[in-house]
Amino acid sequence: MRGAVAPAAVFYDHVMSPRREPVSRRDRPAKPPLSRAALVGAALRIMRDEGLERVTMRRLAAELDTGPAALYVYVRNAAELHGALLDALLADLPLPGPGTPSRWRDDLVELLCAYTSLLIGHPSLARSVLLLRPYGPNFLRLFDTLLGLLRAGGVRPRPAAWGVDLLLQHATATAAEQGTRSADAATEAAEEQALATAIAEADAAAYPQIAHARDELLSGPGEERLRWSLTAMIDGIAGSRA
Amino acid sequence: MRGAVAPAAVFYDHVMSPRREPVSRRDRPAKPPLSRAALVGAALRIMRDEGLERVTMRRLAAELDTGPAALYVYVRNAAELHGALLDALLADLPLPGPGTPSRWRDDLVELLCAYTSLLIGHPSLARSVLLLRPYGPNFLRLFDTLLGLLRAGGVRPRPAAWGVDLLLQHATATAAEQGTRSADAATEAAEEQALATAIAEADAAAYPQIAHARDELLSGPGEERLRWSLTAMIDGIAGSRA
DNA sequence: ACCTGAACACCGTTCAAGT
DNA sequence: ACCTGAACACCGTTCAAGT
Repeated sequence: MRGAVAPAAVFYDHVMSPRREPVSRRDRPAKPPLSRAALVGAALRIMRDEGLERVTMRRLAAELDTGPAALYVYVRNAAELHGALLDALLADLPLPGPGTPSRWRDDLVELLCAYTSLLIGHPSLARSVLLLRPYGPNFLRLFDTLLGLLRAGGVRPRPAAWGVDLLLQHATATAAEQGTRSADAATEAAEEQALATAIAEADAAAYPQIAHARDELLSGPGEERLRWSLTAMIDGIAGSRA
Repeated sequence: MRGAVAPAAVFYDHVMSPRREPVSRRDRPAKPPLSRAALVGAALRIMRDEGLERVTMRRLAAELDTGPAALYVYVRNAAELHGALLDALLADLPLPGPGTPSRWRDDLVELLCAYTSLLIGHPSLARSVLLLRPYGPNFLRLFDTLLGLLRAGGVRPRPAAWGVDLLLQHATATAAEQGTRSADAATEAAEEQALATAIAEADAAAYPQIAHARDELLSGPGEERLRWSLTAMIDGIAGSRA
């Protein structure tokens, strides 16, 4: 299953990359040649080590020993680079094998959970992806697989297409919420607390429903909540008369 | 119903505002005194005229005839200002009256559509709110109302609480997708096209499910799709055994 | 308690000029 | 065709010093 994805990634790389032979001049410290793959690779390293917020065009250029302007040969803008990072990450997402059709529901939840955990490791990327329309080959493969699972569940094309969008949006948003929103952990905690405090102290007369559900409102996300959300959505999608 | 919200907004303003009497010195051009309300008001004007991307701390300070540092007396940071802008906007959201309990489903969809249209007028704010945990009084009132509608539908506190989060998240994301992501309309169109092209040209052998559902994948969002999504989610939430 | 001036530490993107 | 140098046009936030 994994094997099928790699060639697509290679193809994708060629889409934007200008052809360039790796000239081997052995009398130089051999600054490696620029390429879309080299860009994405370096960006991936910086993201893993320091988070996406440090992956700026300037920083990336410095890492590759060139000027920021040179990067625009390989990516249209910073957002496109983020899309490429997502796709690189998705190469590691294990897709379900053929499987029995009756397991479509569980397969769907598992795959979406796996996608979410992958992104939870990079919350700032998830936040960026939330504002993007990814279209890389690995993303398309994920999309295709999700569509197939809904189809296996007897869902017609329209609700399946709209449903996959819905499910991926929620999975991405869940990852985006996790982890440090701000660079500063203290600021982060304060922001998280603001809502908690507002809920905890909400006047029962002014906000009766909040008062009634107070305990559940503060029950954190976690995997249980994600699974619940995905299941509820899948039920709604599968039951759709559209 | 509207009347109940205004006092809360006033209260909210006082939470962070230092007390300050409006000194009336008539021998000066009368630079109006700073206050949280003045900040939010000016930010609202800039947002309406030029979009949220122009509402920077520096620009806002210039508008108020002061330095950027002065703003930090009234807001913790730029994100908190965005939260305040959302809450100011939500003051105009018409909430449903008591109504008959049997209408809870339609009321829910209507209210969420109204919330979405409000935000569609300010897509960049929606994008910012997506990364926020709003907690202003008008947002809490909306949350409270949504909780009440689910409760009227017989949904227990836990799925209701989790469900409202889900519904609001999708409504916000829908608004965030609308309109210009980039300042430049041409860049925007190109980005939108990238996914469309990828789907339209996706190899049927590599992506069979995408090929099968191709027409539906490109069917734009629009209100029909939003209503479908909301309905599907509500069905799933209401049917939850959690 | 608040405001000012000024700095710190950065951004994405473009463009003429070179090779 | 690509890379370089340099600029354009900005950011959020902090902090010492004033009032």
